[in-house]
Amino acid sequence: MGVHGLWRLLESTGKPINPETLEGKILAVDISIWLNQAVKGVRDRDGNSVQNAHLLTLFHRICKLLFFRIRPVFVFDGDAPLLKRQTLALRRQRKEELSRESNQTNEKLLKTFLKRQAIKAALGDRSQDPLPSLSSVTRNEVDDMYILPALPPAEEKDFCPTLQEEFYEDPNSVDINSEEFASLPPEMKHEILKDMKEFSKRRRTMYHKPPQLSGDFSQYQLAGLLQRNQLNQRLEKVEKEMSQQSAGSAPQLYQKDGDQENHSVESHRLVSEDHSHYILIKGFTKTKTASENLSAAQPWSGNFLSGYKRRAGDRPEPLWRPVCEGEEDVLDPPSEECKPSASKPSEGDNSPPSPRTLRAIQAAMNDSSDEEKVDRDKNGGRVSPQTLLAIQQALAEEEDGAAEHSTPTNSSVPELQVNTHHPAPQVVISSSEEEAEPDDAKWLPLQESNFNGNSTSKNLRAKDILFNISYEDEMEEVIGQRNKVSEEESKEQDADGSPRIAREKRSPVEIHRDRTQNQEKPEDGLPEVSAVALKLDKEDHDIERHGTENQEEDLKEETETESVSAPTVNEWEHLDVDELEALESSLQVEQSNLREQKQQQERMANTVTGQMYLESQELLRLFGVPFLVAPMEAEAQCAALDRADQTNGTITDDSDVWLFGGRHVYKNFFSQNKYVEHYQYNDLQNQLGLDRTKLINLAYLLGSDYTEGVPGVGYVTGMEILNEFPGPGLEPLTQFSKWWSEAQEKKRLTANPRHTKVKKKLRDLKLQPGFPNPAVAHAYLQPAVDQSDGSFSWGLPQLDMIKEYPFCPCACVCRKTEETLQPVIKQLNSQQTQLRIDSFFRMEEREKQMIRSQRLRRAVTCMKRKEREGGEEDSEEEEHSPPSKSLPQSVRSCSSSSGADSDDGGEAAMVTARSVFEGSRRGQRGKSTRGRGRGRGRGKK
DNA sequence: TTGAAGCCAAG
DNA sequence: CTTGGCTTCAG
Repeated sequence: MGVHGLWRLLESTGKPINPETLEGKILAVDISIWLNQAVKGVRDRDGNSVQNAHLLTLFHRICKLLFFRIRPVFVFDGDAPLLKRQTLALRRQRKEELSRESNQTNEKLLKTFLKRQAIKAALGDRSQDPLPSLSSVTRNEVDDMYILPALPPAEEKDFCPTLQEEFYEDPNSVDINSEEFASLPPEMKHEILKDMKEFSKRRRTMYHKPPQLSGDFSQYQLAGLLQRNQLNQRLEKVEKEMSQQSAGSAPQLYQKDGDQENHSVESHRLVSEDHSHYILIKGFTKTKTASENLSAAQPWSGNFLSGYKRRAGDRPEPLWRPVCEGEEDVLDPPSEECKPSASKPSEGDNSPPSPRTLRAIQAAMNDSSDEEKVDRDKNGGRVSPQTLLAIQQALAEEEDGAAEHSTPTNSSVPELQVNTHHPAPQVVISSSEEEAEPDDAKWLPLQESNFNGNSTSKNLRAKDILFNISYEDEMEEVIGQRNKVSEEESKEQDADGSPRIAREKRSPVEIHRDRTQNQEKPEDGLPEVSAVALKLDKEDHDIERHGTENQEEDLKEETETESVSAPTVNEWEHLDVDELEALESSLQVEQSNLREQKQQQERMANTVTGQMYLESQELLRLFGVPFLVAPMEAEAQCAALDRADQTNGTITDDSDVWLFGGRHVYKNFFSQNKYVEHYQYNDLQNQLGLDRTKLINLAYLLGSDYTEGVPGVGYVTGMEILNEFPGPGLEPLTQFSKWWSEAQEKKRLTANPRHTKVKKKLRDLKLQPGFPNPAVAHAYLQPAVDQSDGSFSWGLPQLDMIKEYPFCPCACVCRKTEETLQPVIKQLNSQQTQLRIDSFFRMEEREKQMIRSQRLRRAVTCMKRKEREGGEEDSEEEEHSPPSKSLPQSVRSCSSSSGADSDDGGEAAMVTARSVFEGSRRGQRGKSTRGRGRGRGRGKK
């Protein structure tokens, strides 16, 4: 989110650039923000969330970056700092409170509305005049509220069934199955149902508090979903009733059917909602890892796991296969739409359902929605029909999904044919890597991870992920070992003593970084390419691009990774013992690091975002794009990389990057309607007089992720405050706070000549008790970042793999993928170092506007002046001081200590105009008057 | 059908 | 100028 309104303050320093000028630049890209947003935000035409939105977004963005031949480094967020979590929680709380308030007024409106309905119903004119809809009432302002309750309450009660009362007590408590309800006129029923639906959607939290645990929360959501769908069905029914009534036929009752329909549709939705997450499961894993976890198996997972175990040692075989002949007798007859795909896991069958199904089942079983409870009671503790249907549906759905994913090119398969006989996705387990061709990697739909919070599902989930992890792990291990070797080598070879070895302690990140060495190394070992290396390359797409591996690495793989077989022994015979020992010890370190890493990833994989992270990282690997996981804030990491000259800047729209010390920032890179803008820290300093501490101080005033701002203070006032209270570090704010407290005491502005206009305004603000909380500044100044040194490397995209990457199960996207990819490839292949500079992309000669606000201009000028006079450290002094020295007194009087109120000192504006002008005009130094004249006239486009 | 960002109008 | 409400956009 960044500092509120900061970009507006900085906008005058940004220069629109042609993205082609970014060619060859190493730019950090903060990815974390998109991931969440992509999932929530990206919807197709009908409002359904797009399947792999995050991957799709990432894909396009990578392509854009690579097209411009940028060398991107993706930065993932780590944990959010405490401070951030606090502020965000606070903000959320406030929002909730606010909406609660508005809900209360809504409640009132609803009440009156219902009364009105009741009266109408009681008066008997049902079909004649149309009843106002609730929405019209809500929009109809307060009047209705006071006019309507005209009837005496007692009378009202007489013909107002208790239902209404109940309803506005708790809209969910109305029993729509009761006779009472059934006896109401259809219009009434309709309205009530509509309102209930509305409630269930928007205001459920008022009556049924969402649970704290995330696992329970998803169940809560599920319950809501069930409820809403039921309401939907009832609504339809009532609508039918209404239309029939108006058509003259007698009202018909189809309670029962309604319920049936309702649930089948429901379960369908239930499943489709969470099938947006996929995890790459590669077959290449050790049996051991899997069986280790068998012990934790719970009842539900038993089938699954034993199935797994049984086949573990064998050739790849389907891990599970859905049964088509389900125990139909147990189930209520399914509705038409789910029948063909109906299937159910049967005990004793050695084809257990997939973990996803199991979790769906479990979720359904544990579902504690009201309807469910009722049903369960009725059935004497048995599984309710809708639960069974949900299970059925889940299985069917899964098959659909399986078919879709295993045959991504075949788009023409009619939906209903897909299932029963189509092979399900296969998780291939093999103990030797010969079988682990890349093709064995299949995508298995994985249920949203916190769908169900109980231990059983957790175990299952952990297992799923383990497949993934152990694959990754192995891959990382191999890579890591190679790195190790190359590190050792480079340590020996170049004696520049660069601290490469020092940065062992970290995540996948490291591995990517370290690979530079591999890449840059001359390919000396190329005549004796070992079979092993080749084989490894096959399965580890990442490594392929690094060309040939050398023998030591092969050796390493031999000794440490059992999975690697078929060594070509002769090739590493000449290694001496010392080297081996060195390697051995470093490998030990490496291993413990990897273990740590693995644990971290496991933790990561337990969340939705975690899965997205892993998937995104996989895609990045395929593109050969380096990435790193920041310990905390990605922005902080980007800034650190920039400062350490490991990157040339950061692509971000988050102004926080400045407070973390960023220097070069490219804004709007991914938005297509806007120019890419280049911002530099130096310009902020020179043109706006903003250094890092000032920027941080602004965060205190304007608000950011770390602190609520001061209400009523925007960027202009903020700058004025900073101007009023000069000083280093946090001093301006402490001064301000102190002054403010004192000013609150003094009731009257008793002849205080030192009070400027500005201060008068400031006095009316409201500061929080502990106002400048030092923790905020600390968080910005000392963020947890990965300081390690090293360089990044970029590989060639694995095009074939990328094309297979399931952004979307339908084939049309594959073609689209190709289309998107093609120009990128072209760019990458073209050897020319320069793109057509003077191409169609004509950058509009839009000089950056000057500072528009007069108040702001004044504050900036004064602030800069004070700084110049106060401390000598300003490097830009030479350039700018001559005009400032000649300034008349009026301009000097910017400080609080002067009585003069030079609101718009002409000369002051002159200086500002000049400097701003100069900044955007590439150092062109005009006479100040000229600058001013121009600046004045120029508005923003 | 979410949320963030940009635009506009009122205090 | 600040704020809030409203529209737009996101792949």
